[in-house]
Parts: sequence; C-alpha cells; structure tokens
Amino acid sequence: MTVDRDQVLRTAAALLTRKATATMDEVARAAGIGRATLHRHFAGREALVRALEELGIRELEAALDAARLDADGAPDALRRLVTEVEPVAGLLAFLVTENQLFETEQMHEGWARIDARVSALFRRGQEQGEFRIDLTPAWLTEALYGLIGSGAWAVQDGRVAAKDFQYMIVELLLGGARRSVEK
Amino acid sequence: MTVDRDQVLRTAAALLTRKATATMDEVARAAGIGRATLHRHFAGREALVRALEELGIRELEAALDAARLDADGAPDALRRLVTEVEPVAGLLAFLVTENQLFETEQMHEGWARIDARVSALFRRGQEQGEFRIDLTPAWLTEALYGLIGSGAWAVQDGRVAAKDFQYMIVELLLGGARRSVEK
DNA sequence: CCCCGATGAGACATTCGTGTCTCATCGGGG
DNA sequence: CCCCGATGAGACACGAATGTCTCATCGGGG
Repeated sequence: MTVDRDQVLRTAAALLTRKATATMDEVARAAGIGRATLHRHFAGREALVRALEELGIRELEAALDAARLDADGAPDALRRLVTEVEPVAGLLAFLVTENQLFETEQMHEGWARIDARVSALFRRGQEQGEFRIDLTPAWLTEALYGLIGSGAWAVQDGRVAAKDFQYMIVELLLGGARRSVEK
Repeated sequence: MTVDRDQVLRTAAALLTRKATATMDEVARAAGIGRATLHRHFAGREALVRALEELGIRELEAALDAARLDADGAPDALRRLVTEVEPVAGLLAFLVTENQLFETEQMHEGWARIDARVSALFRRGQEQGEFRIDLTPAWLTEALYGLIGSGAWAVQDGRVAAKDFQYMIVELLLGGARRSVEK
C-alpha cells in the first residue's frame, strides 16, 4: 500500500534520463502513482531532483567502492570503474546537465568527494608512471565524465551498442585514437 | 537604429551558453534591446533557438572548412579542427544539450552534414593507418563532441585554463591517458 | 469485520514565461 | 525641419506547470 520511495526514485531517474523536462505529472504516471502522492513524498520538483542527486551520488560512490580504485594498476582500476559506473551513466548524465543548467546554487558536497576519488586515481596512475603527466588529473576527470555522458547518450540513441560502452570509453581514454606501434 | 540581428544572436548565444534556461526577457536585456523588439526579430523562443542552431551550424561548418580536414595527416587535421572549433565550443555545447533536452522534434540536416565530415576525417585516419580501427568513426565523433563539451564547461567554470583547451582535447583524443613508450 | 491511514482523482489558486498589442518616443533620411 | 519607421516600456491575456487542498476509496492490521 505504502509507496516504495526508492522505486519511485528509480522510475523517475529512468524517465528524466530520457526526457529531462518531464513534468511532475509525467513522473507520477511513470511511477504508477498519483501526482498528489508524489508530492507527499517529495515536496516539489526541486526536492525530487535533490533526492535523485543523492541517489546518484550514493550509487556512484558504491560504484567507486566496487571498483576498488586502489587495487592493481591504475589502468585496470579505471576499467573496473567504467564497468561499475555503466548502470548509473544515464542518471549521471541527467544530473550533470541539471547542474550546469541551473547555475549551481551550491554544489552537493558528494560531487567533491567523488571528484577527489577519481582525481586520486589518475594521480596515482601518474605517480606510478602509467599515465602521462602533461594532462592534469582534473582534466582527465572531466574528460572521463564527458566520455561517460557521450557514451550514455550514444547508447540511448542507438548510435553505439550498449555492450561496447565500457570498451569504447576505456580504450579511448587510455590509449586514444592514434594507432600505436606498441599495441 | 535598426537592431543588428547578428549581434543579438551572438549575445544570446553567450548568455544561453552560461544559462540555458534564460528567459526571453533576460536575453533581450543582455542584448540591450526591449523584449518586444526581440520578438519582432525572432517570433518566439523556439525561433530564437533555431536561429542559434543555424548560426552554430554555420560557424561550425566554417570551422570545418578552415581546418582543411582533407589536408596533411588526419592527426594534424584533427588538431586544426579543434583549434578552429574552440570559439564555437560554448554555443555547440548549448545546442547539443538543447537537442537532447527536447527530444529531437527532427534534427537539423546540418548536423548530419557535420557528422559526416567529422566521421570522414576519422575514417580517413583509419584507412591511412594513423588511427586504430577498433573504435568506430561514429564513436570517435561522439567522443570528440563530448570532449569539446567537457572542455568548454571546464574552461567556463575555470577548472582548466582556456589556453590549454586545444592541447588537452587533442592530446587526450589522439594519445589517451596512458603513458606511451613511443612518445 | 471494522477502522484508519494511505492513496488517487480532480478542483483550485498561484506563479512564471510567453506572445500580442498599444502608445509614446527617438532619430535618421528626405 | 519634418515625417515615418523602428524601438522601448509596459499592459494584458493565455497556457503550462506547480503546489495545495478536498473527498471518496481502497486495503491491511487490529
């Protein structure tokens, strides 16, 4: 009888990922509940988006944990990261867009935590001589986000196969487009 | 006396790049004209966005021309492309977001033309043995867009220096993050 | 079996952006 | 110097989405 708040959130995430401008009414219908009930659980669209943000951050941090970023070489850790992040990629893309849309009225601290962990991975790779040092960890982090977003959209629009998601992103990010003799 | 339509468009582009949800009134004020006048030149927000889209496509195609994608090796052509695209990157990022926001009520043919030219560059690189062939031209094109977008946002937010824009994007796209012995 | 809390449907007021219109004003060309 | 077109400011109506509220209904736990 009682609405499953988490289920509603995931449905909303799936919908908003496809259509970022979806109405509260559309979100409610998608979740199979009434608009009034949706409002009882989330006091307005902003609250809903914030809840989604927290969900995204939670899942992303879970993905970071699962990827064991400190283990093995940085390249392998990066592979695991992208693999783990893949299911969250759509939500992530939505949240990033949402954030840069409504000029950050104050960024959630969770993003900073996540940025720090990802940056640390790239920094570790540089220190261990696996990553080049002329590209800053900050840029590599941004680039990773960008590629994940592009990958998510491309998969969603059917321009690339979902099964290639991880491979394409990691291969491009690690090795680049240039054909290398050492490969 | 008469409003400079092109100047209004460029001002609107600059504003909407920073704040994609800016009001018609905000756009008018930013351009230093009245809202009524703005409406006289662009019959509504949609018309304005379409005009911006045409401007973006026009400038992007001009950048493609200036980059002489057919000359030299594909890597060098790609470098030139990113250099030429840099001034349009912000507008480009806005338009991409706008497009994926309001589910394509029909994509402007210009994008297809541009996609074709960029893809062709990557394909040429593959055929001439300069680019690896396990990453499809379609994905490389998407990735380029994603990196340009990320770069534009990162520069706008001051997370990376504007002067590094071209270098960061091209280096990452061509060589990847991995430290290569041949470099 | 009944009751109470949760829900769904819908009415309603409010807010916000849009699009149209009017009118006074400005300014350059004739 | 005057006139006419373009402009700016603002009023106004409209539509869309939001947020609140009421009321009937449903269903599980006591």
